[in-house]
Amino acid sequence: MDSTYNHKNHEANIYKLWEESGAFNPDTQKNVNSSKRPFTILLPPPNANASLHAGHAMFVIEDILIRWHRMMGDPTVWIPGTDHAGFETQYVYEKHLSKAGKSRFQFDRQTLYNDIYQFVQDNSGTIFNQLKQLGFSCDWSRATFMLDEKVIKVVYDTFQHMIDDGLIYRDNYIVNYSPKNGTTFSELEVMHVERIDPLYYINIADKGSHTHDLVVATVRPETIFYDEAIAINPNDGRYNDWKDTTEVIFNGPLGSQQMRIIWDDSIDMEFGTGVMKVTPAHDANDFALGRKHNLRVRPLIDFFGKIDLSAFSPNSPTQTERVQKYHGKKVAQVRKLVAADMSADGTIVKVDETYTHNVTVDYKTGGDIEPMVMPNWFVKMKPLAQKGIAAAKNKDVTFVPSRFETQYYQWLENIRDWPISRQIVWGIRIPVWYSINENPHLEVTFLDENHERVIGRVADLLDQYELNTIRAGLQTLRAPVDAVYRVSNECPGDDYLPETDTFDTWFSSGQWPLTTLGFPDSADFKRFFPTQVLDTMWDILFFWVARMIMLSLYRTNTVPFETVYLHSMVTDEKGAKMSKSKGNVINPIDLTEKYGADALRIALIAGSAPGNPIALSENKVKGYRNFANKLWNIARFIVLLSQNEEIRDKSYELRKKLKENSLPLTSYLLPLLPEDQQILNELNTLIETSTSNLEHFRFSDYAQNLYDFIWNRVASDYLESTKGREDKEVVLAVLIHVFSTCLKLLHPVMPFVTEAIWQEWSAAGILETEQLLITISWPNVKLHHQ
RNA sequence: GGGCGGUUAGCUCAGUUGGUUAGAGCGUUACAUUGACAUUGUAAAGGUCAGAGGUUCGACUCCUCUACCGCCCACCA
Repeated sequence: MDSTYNHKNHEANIYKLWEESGAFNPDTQKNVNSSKRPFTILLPPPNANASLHAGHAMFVIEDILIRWHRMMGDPTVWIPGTDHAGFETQYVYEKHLSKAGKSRFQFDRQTLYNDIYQFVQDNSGTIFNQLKQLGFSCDWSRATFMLDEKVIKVVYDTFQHMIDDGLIYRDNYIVNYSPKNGTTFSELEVMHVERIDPLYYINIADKGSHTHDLVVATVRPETIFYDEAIAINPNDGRYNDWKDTTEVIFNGPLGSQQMRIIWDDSIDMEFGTGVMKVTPAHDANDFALGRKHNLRVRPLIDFFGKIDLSAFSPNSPTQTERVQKYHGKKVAQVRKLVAADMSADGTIVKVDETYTHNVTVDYKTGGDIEPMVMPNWFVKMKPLAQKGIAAAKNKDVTFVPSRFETQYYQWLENIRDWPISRQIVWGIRIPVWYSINENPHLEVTFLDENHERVIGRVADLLDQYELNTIRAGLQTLRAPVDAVYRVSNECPGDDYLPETDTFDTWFSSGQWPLTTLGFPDSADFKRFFPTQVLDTMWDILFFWVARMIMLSLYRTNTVPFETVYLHSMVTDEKGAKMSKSKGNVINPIDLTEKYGADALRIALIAGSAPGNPIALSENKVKGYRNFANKLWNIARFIVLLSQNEEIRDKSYELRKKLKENSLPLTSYLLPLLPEDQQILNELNTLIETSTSNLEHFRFSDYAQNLYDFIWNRVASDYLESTKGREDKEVVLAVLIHVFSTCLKLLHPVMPFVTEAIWQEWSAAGILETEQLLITISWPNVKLHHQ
């Protein structure tokens, strides 16, 4: 045995030994007690083409639980998988495309999908190898990919059930649309950022005989073309004398336009002048106001973020000129043009250049969100949320730490319907088809035989193109909200075109427990569902955890897991969030290679509380590398002691008694000194506290107690105290008993070094078992009970 | 605007239902050490547990308020 533990000489070999022993699979797990209830965890699937970051390393929590339960003889399985990560992956791929000077618009839907599939294939595999480097004992034979057949089958089946139950609907509803990325986002996927923009005061109507002009304050003068109304709070005394007027004629940039006056007490009297312009097609509040007051919804901005005035019919040459000036230009540009024009003719009476407000951007690229009214697929969430709330109130599912339960309720109680359609290719296509004969208003974008993009109504295009050409080159299809559709996995007939939207990635990952385990009738599903623990970071509590709970309840009436453990966010040593731009990203694989996986694992656990950040520093990992070496040397000391055959043989009998008998041992069984008796008693306490800490998800205490006991009590105190003793066989017996128990208790968090020592001991003839430590029985407390 | 956390040693943080002298790692200082380990050992310094008030025999722990930091949700035409 070398005097220093070098993880590089052991980790890869040991991982191989574990895999070959069948320990990771409950069907081949050596110590399994089939009569016990299985213990199951599903690994939150990383993106298939991702590589490991510090957050993934926190899944060590799961490995600790898995290894502990496996040692207890439970049929134990930790099922890994990877996510297709819809938009995120497509975004990465598009960046890749644009580096090559290409764009997604040059490809038909199927080709683009195939290319991304290949891209993901080429870049996947890394993450699993990295998880193995950390020692994660997943059952790789059960790995699932989010686009596997079995996943799609379940997702389609759920969709069909939801249709049958009336939970799915299509609506022309205002959604968060990103012109930059060409897709819709749910409310969880957008953020609000503060920005300074000019606030324009536009005089809509002179006061005439009234007390006040009607002046609106807005940051969006460009939508004025299709503004339908101006709104005033009925309690606003300043405008009482306007109450008899139902509409005004505004002399706008495109000439005179009619605007209704509506009265609504949602209007903030404090803001601006208390008069607001209403744009039902491009603002969520205005849309709601419009529905309430029956206003027209006239879209003004197209899918590319450009002003679209093609529906406007000019009635004079001046107007035509004006329309041409604005039409087809980007929103930001038109805003400046309109503002300049209205300032020039005095319509804009004031500009506040320092107005600070929040604008909506998408979470990934920070691009502006344009609220748009477009047909989308929605899921009615109220009924699902009610089940989710009831399950938590009933403690069918509990949260660690419990404060997240409050957040969970808050979100579910205020839940909104879920727009599940995304206008991207990379994902599971919504299994819907439209007949071109039944739906004359279908619009398509496709590539013709010459790879030219064609946009238009199918009905009009059929004179010029074969339907097959359209189908083959199809990029996107837009069906009116009232289109007749058929739900089917396969194309239902010759005159059908497919829906081109895909499901929100969370719609499929929200069914992860069902899809991985093979709902509804596979053996694994019957055996392992519901699972026991779901461990993830708190940032996807709503995105993922809550939805898994709701969707599992919907399909099975059972929660998918009993405990939700929300682990720490890993930060840098100063407690700052890691980010590429700050340059403070710590790569867990680097640390693993330098100091060993065990050191990293325990560094992530010790001193962390669930839901709170954990600061990771190289020094901390280094400190625990020293601990691994300490373990190694305690083991080495014992090996050296046992090399005296006489001592070893004598100690053998004593050890048997130690193992077989309860404490306190009487002296006729074993001639123990008080310090022997004491360390043995303390060991029993340690077994109890370690087990209890794991039962209560107190991982930090679990790790630190062991660290403290082994380093201070075993090494510094007990071991030092024995150095002058003559009765070496007793010392050896006690040391082997105590330290081997410590190795078992420590194995879940530091699996490699403990297993490496186990092997060394086996070679040195100290152990009577051939069994690997990974499937050794978890220690029990043996005490005389008074 | 609504909600949730945090504030404990120089730094990063634990502290399970209120119970003797408040803990760890790193850092600092001094000393020691050629036989398990320098990836070591021994010892020391260092805290009015953010502030104020309250409940209690007893409060880092429970309650109220204040200050600062952070997060989540909603959202400002």
